[in-house]
Amino acid sequence: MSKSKQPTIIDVAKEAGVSIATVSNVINRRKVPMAKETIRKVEDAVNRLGYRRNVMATNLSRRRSYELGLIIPHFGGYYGRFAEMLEQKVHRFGYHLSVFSAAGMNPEIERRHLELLLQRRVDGLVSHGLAMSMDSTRQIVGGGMPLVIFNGWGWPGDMVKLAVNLDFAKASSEAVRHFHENGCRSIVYAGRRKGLGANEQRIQGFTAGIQDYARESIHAILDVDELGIEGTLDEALKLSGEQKPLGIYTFNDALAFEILAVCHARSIRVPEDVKLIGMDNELFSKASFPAITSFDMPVELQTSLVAAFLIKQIGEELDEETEQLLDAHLARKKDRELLIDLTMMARPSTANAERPLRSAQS
Amino acid sequence: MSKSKQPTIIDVAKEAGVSIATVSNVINRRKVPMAKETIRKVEDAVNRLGYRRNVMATNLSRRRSYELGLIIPHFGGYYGRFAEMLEQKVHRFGYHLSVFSAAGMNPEIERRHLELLLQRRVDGLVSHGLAMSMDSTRQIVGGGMPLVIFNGWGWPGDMVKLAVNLDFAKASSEAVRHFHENGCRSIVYAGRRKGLGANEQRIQGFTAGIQDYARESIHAILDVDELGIEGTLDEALKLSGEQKPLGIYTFNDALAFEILAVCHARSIRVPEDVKLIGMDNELFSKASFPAITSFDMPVELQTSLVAAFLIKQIGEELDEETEQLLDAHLARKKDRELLIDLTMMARPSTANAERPLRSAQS
DNA sequence: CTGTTAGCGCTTTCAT
DNA sequence: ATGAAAGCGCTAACAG
Repeated sequence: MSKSKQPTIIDVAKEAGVSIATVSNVINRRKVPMAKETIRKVEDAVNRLGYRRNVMATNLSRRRSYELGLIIPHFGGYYGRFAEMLEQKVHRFGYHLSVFSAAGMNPEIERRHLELLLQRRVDGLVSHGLAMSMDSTRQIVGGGMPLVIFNGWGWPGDMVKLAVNLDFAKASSEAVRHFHENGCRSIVYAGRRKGLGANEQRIQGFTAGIQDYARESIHAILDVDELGIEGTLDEALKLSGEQKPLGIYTFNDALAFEILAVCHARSIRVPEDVKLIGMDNELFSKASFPAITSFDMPVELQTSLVAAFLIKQIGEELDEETEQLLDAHLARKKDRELLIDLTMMARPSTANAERPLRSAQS
Repeated sequence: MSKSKQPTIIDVAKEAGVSIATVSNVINRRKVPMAKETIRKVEDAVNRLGYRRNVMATNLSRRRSYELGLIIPHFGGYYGRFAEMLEQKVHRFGYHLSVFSAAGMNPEIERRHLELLLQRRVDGLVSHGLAMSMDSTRQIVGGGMPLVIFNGWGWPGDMVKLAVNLDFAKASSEAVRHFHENGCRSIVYAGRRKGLGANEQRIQGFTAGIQDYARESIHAILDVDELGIEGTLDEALKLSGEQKPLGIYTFNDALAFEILAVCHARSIRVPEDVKLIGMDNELFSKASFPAITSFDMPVELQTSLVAAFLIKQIGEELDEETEQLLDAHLARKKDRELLIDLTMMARPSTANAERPLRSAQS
C-alpha cells in the first residue's frame, strides 16, 4: 500500500479522489462550505482505510498541542480523583490532560516530568502546590506558560496567577468548634510537619478555632513526624489529664485511623474518652469502626474552577455556564487565592450521647 | 527574537554558527565524530537560548514516539502504584509512559483514551485485563500494535501475546489452607461478581483449596454484590452454625474491612469467632484493628516483567540483567500467561491462640 | 466548493 | 567533521 504502516492523509485523498486539503477540511469539520457528496466520499475513504490522524503532525502544524499537564505527588486518594475529574473537565474544552506523578515528591523525577511536558509543548500546566520547585516554576512561568496551582500557599504573586485552594484553615477551625460543641475539654491537633503548607493552614485554623470557640480548653499542637503515633497519643493523653473527653484532630484520615487502632489496642473508648476528626473523607474513614468524622473535599468544584481558569488563561472562550461559575468564585478571591469550603462529615467518632450528630451525614 | 515563542534548532544553529544538522547531531549525542569545539559551541548556544527540543517534530521525523500507553481502571491503590512503577521501568529504556484511567471502566472514556493513544502513535500498549474491550483490542493488535495485558484472563491467543498475571488462584488456595490451619471449621469466600476474571480466579483457587485442605469443612461462595455486606455476613454466619470459628476470605481488603466494621458493630469477635483474610495489602488493612491478614502484590516484579516483555516486543535490546529476569520467568509461563506469586501477610485477624502467626509479617 | 503550496521543527542520508 | 536537502504528516492561507 504505502511506505510505512499506517495510512496518511495522502492515502485518504487518493482513495477518495480529492486533495489532501479537502480531506483535512472534512476531518477537522471546518466551517468552510463543502459538498455533501465530498464529505461522504472522504468519510468512506477514512473508514475503508482505517485512517487515524497523526497527532504529532497535526500539532506540529498547528503550533499548539491542545495538551495540558498535571503534576501531582502521587496517584492515591484525593489526587487520583482530582486527576480523573480534571481530565474530564478539560476534555470538554477539547484538551487532553497528561498526568504525572512525582512519585512522592522526588525532585529528580519531578524535573524529568516537567521537562518532558515542556518538550511536548503543552499549552498549560496545573500543579499541586508542593510538586514543583520554585526554581522550575519561575523559569517556566517566565517563559509565558499558563499555570495554575492547587493547594499551594506562599507562592509569590509574580509566579502564580491563581491558586485554587481548599480552605483547610476554615475546616480546622470548624473541627475545633465541633469538638467543643460535643463536650471535649481538651483538644489537640496532630500534624505532619512534612505536610508543609497544608499543615500550616491547619495549624493556623486550629489556633483560630481555639481562640474563637474553646479558649478555656486545654489545647496543643503535636507533631507526629517527631513523636510517632503512639507518642502523639501518649502526649495528648498526658496533656489532657482529667479533662476528658479529649478531641484529636489529625492531619488526615490515615493518621486518624492509625490513632484509632492504637486506641482499640489500649481499650481507650472512642468516642467516649477520645474523639477523632480526620481529613480527606477516605473510604476507610466511613467504613471504619467507629466511622471517623472527616472533611469531604469538593473535587468536582475544585477541578471545574482549575480547568475554567486555565482554559481562559490560554485564551479560549468559555461557555456561559462555566464563565459564570468562574466569575462567581473569582469575585470572592483574595490575593490570588481562591478558597473552597470543605464539608464536614460528622460520624460516630465524635458522637456525643447528649447531642445528635450535626452537619452532613453519610 | 524569532517568529514564534520558543527557540528552534535553527536559532541554535545560527547562534552557534553551525548547520542545523550539526546541532541535531550534538543534541542526540550521535556516534558520528564531532570536533570538541563544535560541541561546546552548540551546547553554549543551547544554554544561552534556553533551547528545548520540540518532541512533536522529533517524533514526526523519527516516525516513532518513544511513548507507551497504560490503561487502568482507576488511579487508586494497586493500580496507582503499578502506574508509578511502570513509568520508572520503561524510562530506563528511554520510553515515556502515558497513563490513562478509564474512570471506572466507563467504555466511552476508554475508547476516547485508546483513540488518543493511537493518534499519538504510541509504540506499545499495556492494559489492565478489564480496561479494554475485545473489539478495540482485536482491531489494534491486528494493526500490529505491541500489547501486553496484566491481570487479564480468557484472552484469545491471537490477540494477546502475553498476560502478566498475579496468581490469585494460588493465593486463594493458600487462604483456605491458612484458615484451616488456624482452626476454622467453616470457610466462605465473599466475592464480587463485578470483579470478573479476577473474581473467577479467586473462586477457582478457593474451590481447589477446599478440596486440598479442608474438604470436611463447611464452605460456601457468597456474592456480595447480591447479598450486600450485612447479608453476606448473615449468610456466612447462618451457614457456619456451630462450626466456629468462621473464616471469611474476601475479594479485597476494602471488603474485608467493611465486614470487620459490621463485626465490631455486632460485637462479633475477630479473630476469635470470625477470621478475616483480604487481598491487596492496602495500608488500612495493616493499620486497622485488628490488622487484617492480606496478600501483598509484588508490583515491582510485575511491572519489571511487563516492561521487559513490551520493550523486547518493540524490538529493543534488553540489558543482560533484565533479559535474564524475563527469561527466567518466561520459562515457566504456560499458555501465554505468566503467573506471579502473591505474598501472604499474616496478621491478627487470623490469629489463633494456639498457633503463632506464620508467613511474612509486617 | 476544492486544490496548491508553503511551512511546522527536526532527523537523516549523502555529499563534501 | 560538517552541511545541504529531502522528507515526516498535517494545517492554513490563498487561489481559483
